[in-house]
Amino acid sequence: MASAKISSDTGTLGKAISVLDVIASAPEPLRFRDLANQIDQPRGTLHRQISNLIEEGLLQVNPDQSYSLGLRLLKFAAQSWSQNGLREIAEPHLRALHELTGETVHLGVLQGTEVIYLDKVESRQAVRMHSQVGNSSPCYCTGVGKAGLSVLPRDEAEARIAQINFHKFTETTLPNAKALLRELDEINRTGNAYDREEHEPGIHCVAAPVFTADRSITGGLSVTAPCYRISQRQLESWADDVRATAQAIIADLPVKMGPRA
Amino acid sequence: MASAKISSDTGTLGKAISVLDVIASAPEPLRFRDLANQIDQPRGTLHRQISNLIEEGLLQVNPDQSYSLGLRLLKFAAQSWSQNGLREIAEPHLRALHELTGETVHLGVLQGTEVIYLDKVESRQAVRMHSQVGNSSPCYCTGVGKAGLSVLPRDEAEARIAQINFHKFTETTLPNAKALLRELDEINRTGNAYDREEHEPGIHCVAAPVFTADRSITGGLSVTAPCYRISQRQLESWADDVRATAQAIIADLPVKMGPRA
DNA sequence: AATCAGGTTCCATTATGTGGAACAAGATGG
DNA sequence: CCATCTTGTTCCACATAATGGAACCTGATT
Repeated sequence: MASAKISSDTGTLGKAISVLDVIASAPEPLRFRDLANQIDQPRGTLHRQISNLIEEGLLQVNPDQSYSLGLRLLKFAAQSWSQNGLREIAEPHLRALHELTGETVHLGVLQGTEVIYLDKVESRQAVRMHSQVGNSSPCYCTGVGKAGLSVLPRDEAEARIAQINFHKFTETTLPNAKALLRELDEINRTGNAYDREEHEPGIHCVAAPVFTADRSITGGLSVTAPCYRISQRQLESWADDVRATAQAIIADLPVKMGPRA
Repeated sequence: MASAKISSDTGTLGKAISVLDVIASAPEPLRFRDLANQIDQPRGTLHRQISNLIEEGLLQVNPDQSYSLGLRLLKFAAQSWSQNGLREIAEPHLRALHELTGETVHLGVLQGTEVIYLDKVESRQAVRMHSQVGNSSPCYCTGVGKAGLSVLPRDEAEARIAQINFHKFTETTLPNAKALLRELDEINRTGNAYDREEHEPGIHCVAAPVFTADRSITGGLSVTAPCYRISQRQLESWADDVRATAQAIIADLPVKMGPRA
């Protein structure tokens, strides 16, 4: 992965954001030099971009001259989250589903080819809840992702799938567009999507699509569990409940659904 | 509040972000027209800025043509949060302080003239934890804010205070820079900051500063409680514990502290 | 002391964003 | 039912703002 894709037609803004993106996806703090390597821009230019981002509070310099995302992003995100109507409406339903199954329940939406998790309900209080909210995963190897894809118009789904770079996380990860499309058909028939250890070994889930009437928001919810505790059969037994919960959420959405309630 | 302050010297980026800011701080969804009113820009220009923001996933259009913050911000924020070293280091200490007092414990840092909350530990599990993280409050009427200000170099503190627009939230809200500076002196002497119902009636707190050696990060932690349950005297009895916790966190910070551990 | 890599500043050039005006599409109302 | 207003979108000549090369710091390293 040499250099970050620079969104071609959003000009200056796109370049700035792609700097953020590089920093966000780096596993460890990046210094100026590291950035310069990953982003194909002259040193001077990059330096100014960074300065601007810092001035705006979107980026922070650490004493050791490495960079991290700025706290202003946290502030924005808190607002984005609390204003999100889907999350708000879904919450009681997620709780109910968790009560029923005793396993972790996720709510996520498609953003391009990624799933972004909006909420999570799990038993073990020890695990910090917010740790997961806002995280993202590829759409082709998660239940929520495949559920979200399945309710897109076929051409839209294909367009997105064309952008996917299929990485084989596990033995069972779907290897290509063809396999994925086949599964989307299956999901459309049954109304349920499964992740059979396709993203992480030992973890599987059953999901169902959640979407607005106009498909401007598509995603899904899932019940996730470790294989050692919950069998495939047991998982399948929740399929109807998951679907019912998804339907209940959809029914609660205002006709003209917006991210704010 | 007619129009949003546009950061003058970050050019295009600044303008784009100020659009986000307007949307973020609006209590209800804004339509194109509302934005055009609040942002002093020609319609055409604004329209393109919005389009770019949408394309970058920083903004979303709702079916009813109102706008909300995009989910990509959530993703960025999740990373920003999980990479934040201060939060990570502070967490066990916050828990311990919560165990001791039984009341809500906050950790926040100064960002300009605002406090941004990084973490929160509270008893009532019913309240969603992440609801508060990332929220912000003015620095002049919160314990954490005043604590953070108190450890800034005097001239820096004064510079920031000069930017404050003192709004009288309650009877006891500090009315002006002079009063605030006087209190900062007091905090420097005692090592503890108080919010005596200065932000919300019926809520008070005791706080202590947390900061890096070079003061590049300053903030504080606080124990917050409703007045009806916890007396001023009781609050004061925790002052030493709060200070000790703050010291413990500072001691745990790497010498070259960066937001990442 | 000399060299080098990392980081920052400057400024002429040019690409990019700007904003006025024209256009489209609903509302409103006379 | 047509006229008019209000809201939202597109276009393009122009000016501003981003660009990137080069010069310049600074502190390691030899």
